Amino acid sequence: MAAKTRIILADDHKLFAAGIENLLSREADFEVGGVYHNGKEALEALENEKADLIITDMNMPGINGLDILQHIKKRRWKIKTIVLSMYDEEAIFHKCIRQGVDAYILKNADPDELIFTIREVMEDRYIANFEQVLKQAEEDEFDQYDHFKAALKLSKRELEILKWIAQGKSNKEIADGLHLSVFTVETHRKHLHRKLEVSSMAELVKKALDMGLG
Amino acid sequence: MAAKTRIILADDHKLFAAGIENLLSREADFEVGGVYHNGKEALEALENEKADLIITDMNMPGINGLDILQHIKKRRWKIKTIVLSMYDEEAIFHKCIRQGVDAYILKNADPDELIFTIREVMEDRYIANFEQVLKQAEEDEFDQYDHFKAALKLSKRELEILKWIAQGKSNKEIADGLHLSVFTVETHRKHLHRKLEVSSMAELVKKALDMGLG
DNA sequence: TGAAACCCTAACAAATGGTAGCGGAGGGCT
DNA sequence: AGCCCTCCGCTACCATTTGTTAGGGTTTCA
Repeated sequence: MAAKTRIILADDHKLFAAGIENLLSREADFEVGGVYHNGKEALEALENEKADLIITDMNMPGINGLDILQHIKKRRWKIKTIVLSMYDEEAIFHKCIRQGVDAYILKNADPDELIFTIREVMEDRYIANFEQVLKQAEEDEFDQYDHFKAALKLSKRELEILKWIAQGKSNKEIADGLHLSVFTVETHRKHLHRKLEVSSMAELVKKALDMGLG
Repeated sequence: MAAKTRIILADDHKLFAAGIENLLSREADFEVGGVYHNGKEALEALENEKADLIITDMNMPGINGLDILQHIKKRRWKIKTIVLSMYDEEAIFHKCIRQGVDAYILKNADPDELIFTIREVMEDRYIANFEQVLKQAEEDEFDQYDHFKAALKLSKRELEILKWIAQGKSNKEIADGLHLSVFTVETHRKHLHRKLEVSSMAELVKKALDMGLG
């Protein structure tokens, strides 16, 4: 029987790291050699322990995933590398490719996909495929701004007034701040009431905060 | 033996979700009822399945964690809520508090902390980071979190009045609702202004929402 | 046509300054 | 124990000023 694949994990999100560790250690042919929560510790581990593969997060404080890739490339270590990233950005992906990453996986990938990819990488069969990643990204980013739907009904000026109201300003203060007449601010406020279906300042403030203003 | 805590997970990062699921299902008193990778599915699950707790990611495409909290609050469901967030930002934290979240945990928290918090929440012992934030506030010279301290300075009655104000009630409505004179409500409001160092209803409402009322 | 700015009024609500009685909690004195 | 005193929360009231709300308008510009 072949030796187990010895894996090092690096991710500053401890919960995430612990989760992945669990996931991997259920596989008979994998063995988690260590879990590290920052780039520095991970690099030290690479110096001292022997491992077949490092799975690293892209975004870590201090030394990040890209730094780790660079380090490994510079020393011509034979260790395989898989980068986990939250971001479906082509620029980041290409940077990793340039640093010789073996696979680039999004954090919203299927667990099975990670397991599968690890085995593929270990067998030298994996070619990082950006098109797949891109397609997934497009589907996911569809209409992310649900709570701005209400805001779309408001005009630019009304939105602006709403922001001031949410900051606790009076009509007079808003009028002075925006160089408007108090009457104008009153009118906008009236329209805000109508459009947002409220009838008091308190509700207006709550709506505004719900919409992410203030 | 007590029934298991039935937990629903919502996180678009499938890897992360699977990891947490693993983590939780190793605990004898937890039972993962479902794992969903977007807000829509999670909400559907909440409609159809009975669960004691939902652990949701803050950032999801479409319906996000905040939307889920809002939904639950609107329907007055008794289900407990824990938000997992990547961001250690006061604004996001407060938004969750306003929507009545039971706990707010960062993704780089220790796995043990999550487990511990779940049990605390289920026992009604956890108030979202309230004590931690308080402790921080004491250490903080600039009193960033003085609205939490402020709550402690308020009397029972004042807190009650503040809740009504945050719900958009007028002095008259509050007076009728609590069988008080309008004058009394005015006095309480006056004291609230003094204690919370504000001078308008809008600011009062914001403070109230920051404190988790409303 | 609709957004934006401006104007007006009447009614209402809130903000802010007072005053003041009642009752419970706590400290101190005899 | 008993009594006094004070503090404070809660209640209630009043007058004045300021702000908000909900109607009704007009003009300008794209």
